[in-house]
Amino acid sequence: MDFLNELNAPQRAAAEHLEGPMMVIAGAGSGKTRVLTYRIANLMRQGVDPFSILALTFTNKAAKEMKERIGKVVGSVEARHLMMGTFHSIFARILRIESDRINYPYNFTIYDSQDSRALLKDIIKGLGLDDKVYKVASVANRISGAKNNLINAMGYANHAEIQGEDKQAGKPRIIDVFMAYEKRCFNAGAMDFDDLLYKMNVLLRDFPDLLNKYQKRFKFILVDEYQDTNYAQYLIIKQLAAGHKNVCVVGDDAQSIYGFRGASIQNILNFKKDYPDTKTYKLEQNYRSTKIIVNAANSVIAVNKDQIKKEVWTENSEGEKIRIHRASSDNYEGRYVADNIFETRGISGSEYGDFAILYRTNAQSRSFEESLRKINIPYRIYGGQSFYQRKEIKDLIAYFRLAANPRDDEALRRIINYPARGIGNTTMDRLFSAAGEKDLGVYDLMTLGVQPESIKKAAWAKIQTFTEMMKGFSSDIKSQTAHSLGLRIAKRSGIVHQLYIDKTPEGVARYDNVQELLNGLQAFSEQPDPDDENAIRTLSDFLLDVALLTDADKDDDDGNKVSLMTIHAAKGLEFKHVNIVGLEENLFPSQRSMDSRADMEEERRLFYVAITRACETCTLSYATTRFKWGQVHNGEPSRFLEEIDEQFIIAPSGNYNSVANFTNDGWSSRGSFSPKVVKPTQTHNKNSIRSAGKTTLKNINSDYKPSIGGRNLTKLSSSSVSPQSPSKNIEISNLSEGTLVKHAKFGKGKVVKIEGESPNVKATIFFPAAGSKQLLLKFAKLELL
DNA sequence: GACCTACGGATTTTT
DNA sequence: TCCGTAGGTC
Repeated sequence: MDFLNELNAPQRAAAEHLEGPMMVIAGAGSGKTRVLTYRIANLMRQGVDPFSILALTFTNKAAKEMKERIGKVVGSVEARHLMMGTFHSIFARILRIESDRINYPYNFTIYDSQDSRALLKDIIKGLGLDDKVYKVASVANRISGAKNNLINAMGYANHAEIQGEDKQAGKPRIIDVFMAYEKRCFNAGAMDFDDLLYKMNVLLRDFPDLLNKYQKRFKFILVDEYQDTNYAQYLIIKQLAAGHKNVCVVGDDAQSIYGFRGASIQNILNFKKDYPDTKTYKLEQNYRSTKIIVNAANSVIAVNKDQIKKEVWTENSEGEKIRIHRASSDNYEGRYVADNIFETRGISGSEYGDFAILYRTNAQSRSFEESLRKINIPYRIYGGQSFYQRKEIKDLIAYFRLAANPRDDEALRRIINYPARGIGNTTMDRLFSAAGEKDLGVYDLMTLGVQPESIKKAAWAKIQTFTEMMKGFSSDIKSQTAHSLGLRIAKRSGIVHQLYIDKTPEGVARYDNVQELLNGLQAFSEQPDPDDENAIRTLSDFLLDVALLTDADKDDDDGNKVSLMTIHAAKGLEFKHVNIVGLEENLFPSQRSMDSRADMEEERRLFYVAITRACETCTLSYATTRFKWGQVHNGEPSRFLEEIDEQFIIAPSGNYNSVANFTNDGWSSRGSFSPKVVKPTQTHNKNSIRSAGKTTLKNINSDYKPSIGGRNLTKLSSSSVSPQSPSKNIEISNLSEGTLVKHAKFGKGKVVKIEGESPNVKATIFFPAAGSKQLLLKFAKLELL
């Protein structure tokens, strides 16, 4: 059977496109991944060598899934040769191969944002700048923004406009920080995320033979999520495609949500200028969501001025209206959402894995975690502190990094005294400045064996012991597999022991995490190398991947759990039931977006992305009071709620304000927002617990049982359906189409359809107050009227 | 150098 | 609230 038959006409036209530039403007849920997948499969079927196809995706996981799908169509052996991954991971690979051109070591280190911030902090301090003026985050953004526009430190210094801006902002010395940062990274043999794109551009710009080499190699280039590419990424594509112009970009301007990272819709809008003979394909039929969801999302995005006109539509069923819930606090919002998930699962027969809770900021996850835990709903949080960001994991990885790249000073700083070996801050400062004076890397100084005057004899002896240990690791980096050397490092360094003796719950968790990392290493070592099937997979191979992995890339373990994540992280995903939470002014839309129309429009696109993740139901909620920095703040419902066409919203009067007023506690949704502090709460910070001694901490943890007790279960089952407490069943024979019934929660309704066999008879019932529901009769709380 | 305590600042969003 | 850190004591 021809796989292309599975596509609709525009999808198929796009997938069958062979040579020349093309652009696919793909509405949400319109099957763009499918088109990309089948186009690649089709190219291969036409005889294109997979080795010459470059496909850039947004996450590694997306790449992996696409590869698997292509493998199913054309054979997995062939598919393996496709060059597919994120911009960062693909170009990190290439940079490694070509590292000598730019005087970087083969095993260069990749600094993640934590690493680069730590380095910046150190530099700011070293330059004697006021860290309240030169805040790490803002300096980091400034530098990152420059690099994404291909401006290095030198360019930054000579850029009149930039210099003017910095002076205006009272931070004229950012350039000094940038200079030092660039130098320190280079000396450490390290690149940050932005460097991976910047240096790739340098390779293509300064080395015509390399440009030629990669232009010849990548005869077909495909870019997913093109609306989220920045200038550095744009230029790489442009250079690589300059010869053959076989470039295919897929994107949706309505879903551009990474402006803060330098992404520009202009890349989409300008594509036709760069490639005048571009063929454009528009995918407008949505296969994912109900009519209500598609149309509600359309009504929201229509408010934006900047956009490419398109008409997203669907043949799917009408579906349920969007519910809006007002909660009196963030905690009640959590409860509501957890209850809602519990009930919807009971009613619709969906699984926990079909649900998602989407929020604007990671900090919002707390109340949902608590509520879900209380009623024993399994969940998984994506983002926030990812596995690879945890301290114990980063510590061990720092050992790996130093073993692979001895010039990596940041790694050295992290582990020289962890586990504690008596090399304190004073010694460390002296060591770093001695190295600086002699213009040596710190590790070079250590291996020289010449004791600097400033360092005491006892301290120097400890340093020597550490150095000898690291030498032992480094010398085996090429000859041993990632797993065997990794295991040895974990043991010899003392990390495993250190964590093993810590029997607090946190300590046990950390021990388990290290164990998991080692298991991951084993799995990694056993996979074949993508570039050379006979090579062993070393620690430095592992490191190349690890800095670029995100939570989204982690394999789903046991699956069936409610997903909690930011809307950004939900990009590209879909769920049957979506809860979008925290719809309050200054939270979503974020406070920082209030000043400019462009930022506000990006927030609105973010809301659009959130709604369009939903297949069947979409539920919105907000809280009128919210804890922020230990204090209660009042909030006002988000403007986005008003922007949804009211015909798609459930509310007795067709307007969410009525919902708000329903609970009449004197609160009015139109009331003005007062940022005033309602109640200054007594601070009881973690330090006071910590300082009360370890026993306290221990007791708190051992006494805590995630039991059902925290939440009054009887109360729950009285208001919801649950298999444990079925309501008095009504006789099925009493029901027929048109029967009037009353539901405990949804109120009066009328039976529309009855289907299925006993005991699994399902009834579709229309409730004027809650929309149409499918209920499993054995669980439903129904009364005959 | 290790451990303790008190204080102030932080929340966008991510490769 | 939570986290990192400056500054103190042993």
